Amino acid sequence: MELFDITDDDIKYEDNSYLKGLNPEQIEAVQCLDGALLVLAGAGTGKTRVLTTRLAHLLKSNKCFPSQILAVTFTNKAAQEMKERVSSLMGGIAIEGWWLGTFHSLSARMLRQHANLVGLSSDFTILNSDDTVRLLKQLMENENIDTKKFPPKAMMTIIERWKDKCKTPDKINMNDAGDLANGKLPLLYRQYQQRLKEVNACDFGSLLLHMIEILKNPENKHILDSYHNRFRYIMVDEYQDTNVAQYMWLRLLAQGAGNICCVGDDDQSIYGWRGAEVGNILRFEKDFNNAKIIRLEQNYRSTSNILDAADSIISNNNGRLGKKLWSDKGQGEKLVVKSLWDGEAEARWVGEEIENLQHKQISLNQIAILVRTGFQMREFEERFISLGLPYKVIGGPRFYERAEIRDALAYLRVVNQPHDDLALERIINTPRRGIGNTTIKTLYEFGREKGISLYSSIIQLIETDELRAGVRKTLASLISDFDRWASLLETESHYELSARILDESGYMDMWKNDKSPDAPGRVENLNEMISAIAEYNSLPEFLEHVALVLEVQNDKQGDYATLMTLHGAKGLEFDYIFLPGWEDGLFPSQKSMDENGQKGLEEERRLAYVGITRARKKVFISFCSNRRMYGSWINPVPSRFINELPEEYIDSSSEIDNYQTGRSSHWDSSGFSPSYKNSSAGISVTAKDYQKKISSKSSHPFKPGTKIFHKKFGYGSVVHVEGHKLDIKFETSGNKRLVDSFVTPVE
DNA sequence: AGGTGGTTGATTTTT
DNA sequence: TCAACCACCT
Repeated sequence: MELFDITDDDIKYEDNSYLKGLNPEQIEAVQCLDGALLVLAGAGTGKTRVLTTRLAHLLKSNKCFPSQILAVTFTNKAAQEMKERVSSLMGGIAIEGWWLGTFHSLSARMLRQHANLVGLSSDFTILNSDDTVRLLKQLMENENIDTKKFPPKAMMTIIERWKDKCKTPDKINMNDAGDLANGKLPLLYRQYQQRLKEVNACDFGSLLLHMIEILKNPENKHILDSYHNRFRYIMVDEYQDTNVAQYMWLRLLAQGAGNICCVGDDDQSIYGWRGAEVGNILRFEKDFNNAKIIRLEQNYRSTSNILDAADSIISNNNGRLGKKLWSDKGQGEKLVVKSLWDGEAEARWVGEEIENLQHKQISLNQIAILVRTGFQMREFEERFISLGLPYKVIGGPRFYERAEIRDALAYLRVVNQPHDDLALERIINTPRRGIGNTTIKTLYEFGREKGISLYSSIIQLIETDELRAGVRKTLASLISDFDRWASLLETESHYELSARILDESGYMDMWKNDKSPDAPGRVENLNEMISAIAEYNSLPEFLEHVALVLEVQNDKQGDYATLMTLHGAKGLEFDYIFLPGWEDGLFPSQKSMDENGQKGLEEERRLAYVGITRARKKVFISFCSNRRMYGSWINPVPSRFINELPEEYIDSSSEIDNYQTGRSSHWDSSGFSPSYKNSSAGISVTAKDYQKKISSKSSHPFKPGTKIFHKKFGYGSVVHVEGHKLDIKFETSGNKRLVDSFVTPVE
């Protein structure tokens, strides 16, 4: 046994210059190659650096071939980044043959080789949530379940959570589902799994579950052995985000050589709601024999005020592995905690503070606003637009999730694999061809009876009089189109063919002729997709990547403040961080607490911890006494997390009066003390000042009725003028109040 | 087949 | 409040 045989390795080779600049704990983590190791890496402690250096070290010390390394990440972006950083550490040489990727892509790669063992063929399609929900909906309708009372999407989420927990249909108890879907959810789950096999498809959860099933089966011991032989060293990033299925998957593979290194931070586990189990990281020592834990506690990002403030919040959580970050960057600035009247005032305040920072020559790229929920973004966007403050929103709908892209992909999927029923069903009547529900139902019934695909059913039924002549003709021509496109796969380049398909199918024309305002954007997206296809070697290769690697970079060049959710900010850092909306019910979120009790609250608290530790230099926290939620006004209480911040880390010049009054215990009860209300008066003075400031500018050409254009909202006309503020009715974006300087008059 | 009005219900998001 | 979805109407 050569466990923890560090010093020997150390001497074996000379070129360890890549270790320079690492601290002792980091070096220990890099050099501890054998056995089970958990690197507990706090925020900003150089986690990625350790991980990549460790990989380089592994390769340079000739412990194994690249092909014997399994490196797992959560996102494709992280995998890509790791690939680049390791190869640059290795002197710019690309590492060939190692198994680097997400749990899902790695598992898919394995499963393609053993698909027959779970009743699939190796060219199975990978479904995204869109497809799975539609599939489930069909099954629910079959069972006469009210899809209004039980939305298929919500039902699918429950099934996904089961899958995260490694619960296959046979492990579901009737009472696991309560009376959901009339108590039929377990049955639906079973049917759903069955349907997946019938259509030769796999959802994300199944990619892992099928592999687990294969590896666990004693009959397949040779397969497990071969993986054990192959993977001598396993590394896992973001271990705190693994779910039970991922854990099982890892366990099975790690039982071989036993060299597994997991990196993570229990305090940054914020994805419990989608199945992540903090327990995995908390149990690490028990799960893996002779496991070693190394803590990285020196933080290279933030000042000590920021770290200590974050620490005093997170230490209210139970069940932590425990660690205390420190920094040699000095105390730095204190945190600002600001009380404001409402969301509008909050956005105004943040805008002003950002402008102050700009005056100090601070780049907007170093500023981020992190919100708890998406709806908070609107007020900031509106404010930034009227200030003319450049910003970008991170997150939001992903490129490959857009309807037009999903449709286009469905066409390509059918060409690639005609028996992809779900894809064919998606576009069989898009654009409209007069093929309605009745026809599709007939086709499906026929197909199910004969045990054949939708495509085959069409081919057979158009030879009969089962369908009306018009429909028959349409279907026949559609089939001949698909056949023709498939045959062109041999002779035409795959991206030319893709363009041709969208063209000849009439799909592209459908959007070109559509006069809704978002149609041109969709055409643009489709063209963008076609150019993306050109970057892959073949159509199947492209489709595989699209199923698993759903990234499209949104790197706006230039100077922008960043607006995103707290979840989106994990792993990022900025000099200045704004954390608005710290109000009980919003943050921590009421729903989280209601649904998951103490566990939910602790996850929210970790979110607060993540938020604060994003900052290098300064944190601005704010809360409002009035917030509009779902149309009505509520009077929230300041977040309990604010009470968890010791005063010594807080800038006392920030709203001292109401703030300190507020900190007394009656903040915890509903309503506000009189002194607290006074604070809002103070704020509205600021607001008035601001209005005065802008209305002292020179006069402008706007009056009610003036037709105008705005960069973001498009065309509209002025309804009302109040100084330099204009109320404008936009043709497509509704009514907005804007400052005149961002609006141009048009004829 | 396409538009409209009325109802509903509303975190966080990756693969 | 407001957007999304569906049922119903033309």
